[in-house]
Amino acid sequence: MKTETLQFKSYIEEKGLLFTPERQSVAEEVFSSHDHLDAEKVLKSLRVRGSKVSRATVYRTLDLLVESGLVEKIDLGEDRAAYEHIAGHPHHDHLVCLRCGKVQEFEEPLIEQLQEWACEKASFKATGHSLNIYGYCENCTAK
Amino acid sequence: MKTETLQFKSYIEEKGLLFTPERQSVAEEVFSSHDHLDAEKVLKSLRVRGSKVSRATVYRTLDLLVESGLVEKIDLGEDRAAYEHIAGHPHHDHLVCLRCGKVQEFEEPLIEQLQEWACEKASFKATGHSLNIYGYCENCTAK
DNA sequence: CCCTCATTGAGATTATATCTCAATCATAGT
DNA sequence: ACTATGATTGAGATATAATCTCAATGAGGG
Ligand SMILES: [Mn+2]
Ligand SMILES: [Mn+2]
Ligand SMILES: [Zn+2]
Ligand SMILES: [Zn+2]
Repeated sequence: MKTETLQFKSYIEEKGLLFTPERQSVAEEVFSSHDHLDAEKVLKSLRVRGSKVSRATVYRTLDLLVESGLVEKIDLGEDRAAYEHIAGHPHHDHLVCLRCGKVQEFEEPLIEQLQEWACEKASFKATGHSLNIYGYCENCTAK
Repeated sequence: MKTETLQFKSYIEEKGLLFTPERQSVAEEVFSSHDHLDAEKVLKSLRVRGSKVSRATVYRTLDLLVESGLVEKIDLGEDRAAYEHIAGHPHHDHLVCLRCGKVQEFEEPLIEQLQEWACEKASFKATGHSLNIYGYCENCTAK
């Protein structure tokens, strides 16, 4: 079993919950790629794989994964929420192409630093943030 | 008539559309405060004021206001979209309190600058962005 | 006055996400 | 092994924002 799946198993069991086959399936699906997944995509992939987890359980397990700190829920300004797992993936923000939908990632540590400043100035205690830049990717600009 | 309403009137008419009483009402409502309004709030305020604009028209007019460049649609990570008018309101980003819902505004020109850099590096042509910091406001941290 | 097309409103519809609840399952205690 | 307890699941109902449909109305040009 993958490291991350095992970590999730630990989290679940430490909480006194059960590490069920359904939860394992969803976790494995989420940990299987670095794509930005949404609940429906996860459900569909599981179905294709022959797993018969229900929609409700997918949503519930995604919540647990986020709670565990192994997965992040991100809002890309699209109609549905996206999820990405964190291991081997330092914090980053997103460039969202309004034409083809491509999502690129970028890191800008100084921006993070300045955000902390802004919070201090406002006596605001931050727990997270969302920075999306919308526009057109290189490919789409060419046209 | 307020300057901004007149600008909207011009935009509408230049597009060959009609500046109807309904559109005027919605515009006046949006321009009447610097709050972050959502469609339902606008609708409710109009109803209180005795105006009988339909929900569909509120949504449609908000779209037109955004198109005109006089109003910005913002996603604060809440369940509904917010709108704020731009005149006399330099660009800013938002601190969203997860407890009381308060939304504070902040400006950090250097962040804007760094965003442009990030886009250049990625050959990405930006048209807009959304930066929300989530956490707890001064008031709510105290508790 | 007529024609055309924009506009509107009521309600239907879509789509994401959450909720409900009965059936099932795991586990600990006896 | 039996039972009681509580966790888990799935199917479908529900909530909610936003969009869509379409018939009726209205404005403006010729
Ligand atoms: Mn990402
Ligand atoms: Mn604002
Ligand atoms: Zn693109
Ligand atoms: Zn607060």
